[in-house]
Amino acid sequence: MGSPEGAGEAAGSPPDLDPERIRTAGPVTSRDVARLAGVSQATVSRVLHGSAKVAPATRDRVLSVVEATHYQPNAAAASMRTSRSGTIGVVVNRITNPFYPQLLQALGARLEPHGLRMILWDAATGPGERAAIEAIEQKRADGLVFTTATANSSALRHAIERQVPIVLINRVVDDQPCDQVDSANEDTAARIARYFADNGHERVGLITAPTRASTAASRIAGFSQEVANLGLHLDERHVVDGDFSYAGGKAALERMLAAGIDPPTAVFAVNDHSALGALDAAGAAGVAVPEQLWVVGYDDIEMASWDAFQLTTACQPITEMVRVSVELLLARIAAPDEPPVHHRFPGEIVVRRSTAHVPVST
Amino acid sequence: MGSPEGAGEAAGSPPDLDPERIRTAGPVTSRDVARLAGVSQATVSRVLHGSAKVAPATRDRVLSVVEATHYQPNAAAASMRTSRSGTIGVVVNRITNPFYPQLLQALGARLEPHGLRMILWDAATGPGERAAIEAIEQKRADGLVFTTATANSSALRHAIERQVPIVLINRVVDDQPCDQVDSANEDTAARIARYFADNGHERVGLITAPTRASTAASRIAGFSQEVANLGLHLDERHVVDGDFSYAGGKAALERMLAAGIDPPTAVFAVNDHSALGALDAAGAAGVAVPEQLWVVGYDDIEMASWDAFQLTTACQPITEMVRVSVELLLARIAAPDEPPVHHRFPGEIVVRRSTAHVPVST
DNA sequence: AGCTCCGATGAATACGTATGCATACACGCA
DNA sequence: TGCGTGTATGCATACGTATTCATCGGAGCT
Repeated sequence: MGSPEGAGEAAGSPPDLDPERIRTAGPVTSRDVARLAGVSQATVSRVLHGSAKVAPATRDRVLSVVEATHYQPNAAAASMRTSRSGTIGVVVNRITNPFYPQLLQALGARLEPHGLRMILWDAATGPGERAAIEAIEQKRADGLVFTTATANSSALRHAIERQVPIVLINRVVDDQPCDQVDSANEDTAARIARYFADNGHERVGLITAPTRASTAASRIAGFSQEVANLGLHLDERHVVDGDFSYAGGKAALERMLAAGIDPPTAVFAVNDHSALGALDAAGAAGVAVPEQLWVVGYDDIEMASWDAFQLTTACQPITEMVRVSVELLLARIAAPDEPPVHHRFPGEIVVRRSTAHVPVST
Repeated sequence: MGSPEGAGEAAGSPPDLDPERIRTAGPVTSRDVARLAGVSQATVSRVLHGSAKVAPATRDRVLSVVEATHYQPNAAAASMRTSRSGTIGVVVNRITNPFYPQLLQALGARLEPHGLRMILWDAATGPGERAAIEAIEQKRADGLVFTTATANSSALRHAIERQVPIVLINRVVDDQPCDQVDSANEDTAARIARYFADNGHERVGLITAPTRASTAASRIAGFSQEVANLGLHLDERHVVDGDFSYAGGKAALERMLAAGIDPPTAVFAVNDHSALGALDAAGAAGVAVPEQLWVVGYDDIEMASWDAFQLTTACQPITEMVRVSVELLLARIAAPDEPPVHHRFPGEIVVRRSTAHVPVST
């Protein structure tokens, strides 16, 4: 109170928190906070990071100034010093595929507790993968999550060689050491083939997608091989690309039905989005599901469970997969030299109306 | 060629681009590039920004070193110098609502040509709005896009006061000066009421959503008022919350049908997601659409046009809205003091099977 | 030829933070 | 009283870039 306002009033006196005085030109810096709290900038930093012992009184003084000034640390400066951005880059392939929003929701929820943000790129509408790797090189992001995406670009290869922290979700790269999380696409697709065979189907169909996406490749391979093993008939005219999309799946089934040969009695689509299109195509063509045609998808997106579809599908444990992915990524960022890990989750077949509620036999 | 390798070989001699020599400890900086090109760091910066005249020979020399070293500027350092992050923050409310992926896709496509990235928050699964404003204060983002979201928080109020560059898409804040882009929600909802009346409907229903979202509030208000004007009957038991979701819409229509009074012959849902739920509820209850019940939604999401639904709905010009939003945001970032702009687009009613293909009268 | 002027470039600096190093102080013990 | 020990804090610095100011050299003009 009555203390003379000579410079350097150090210890106990409460800092002057008159809001009028606080208004500094431009944004508040840690130096401003230091000045107002009568400490050094270093101490402010220490208080905010708990990195070293600070006397409780000093600590409280600093914190009250921080609060009064609404001080927020400049991320660029912090990033420059620590070479960490607190940001993760995420690349999806076509965000309008309903599978991705579910994934992103889970991912965001998992990153948030770690104080991490998410930069999003859609490889379908721009240079997703390249942009993401560029962001890493510019130190805009600390790590990347690539989801079912395009082919293995040379950019990705380079990035992996340079030990960029990358986790691939639902995307397998055999020849490169890289953390990967996926589900048993091949095995589950094979089980779907067996499910068809067990229930008396002989002519089956397959709605594919570009095999650049490893999920497509695995599901196609697993289904096709098991179909062959079991002696089911899969005419090549009943193998049609569905482009992972509703419109693609719809067109695919239309083509199958128009092939001029006996149509399949059971169709597997490599993802739900295209399976739903196939369901609608069947409806439009007067083909009754499941009486005349079984349809099975993959992903268990929200719409698969809607009354209008009730689509039998393969469900991946997205939440768990995301949890593990985030763990792997953080570990990779902390220790780039550790050997990469490949984590595979089981898939589960959810039986619904599109396959007549006949359960899957073991 | 034969020039003695005395230090300071300035002009014409090609820089030593032997990859072995280029390997610097740690990442390449603009200083490394400068050294290898025999110029100053300032010149490298000038070349990369075209900010000042540089001799063509120098320019080429620098660029070839940039290419050879794969130099990428450190974003944190650049950001510190320019106080620009090259990043826009985007807040959605529940990304699994299919409306948002469409919006995000358009937004990403619009930002990319400007060299801008997108940080994404979902207000439904975390502190979206608060986190976004914090990101601005930490200079992680240059501007924000808020979409149909939660109530007008005090955080938003503060941010607007502090002239944070924010554009609201589909969200109206009357009492605050802030750039806003929306469509004629109220008017279009009123037109839907008239559409019902014109086609002989007398008992109508309304599937609402929390009025914290201004879209819900506007659509409810527009529809309700016009219903009153036209003398249609809207029983309070036929006004049920659908929570913007499929499950909510489904439950809402179920409640209407179970209300014990004559059911409505036409229902308006404030968004497609809940309208689709209502369609499925009708199907499950044996109520024929459109013969016994008309259903109209809002947003024209992808699923509305699917065969299984063929939902009549109000379509907003998302692409245009996003285009204008990005323009406004960039202008706002460049000139924070200009008066805010409110841009309203017309909505269009797309007639499909759920209203018997009876066109909308003018 | 001498002067001016302009174009091209280098040197220096500031942005705001985190942290290693030095220091000052208090306390305990001999 | 003097010294050692440990704790709390300040000083100084580096991170990598964009930009201002100064400098240097050459060309053009009289």
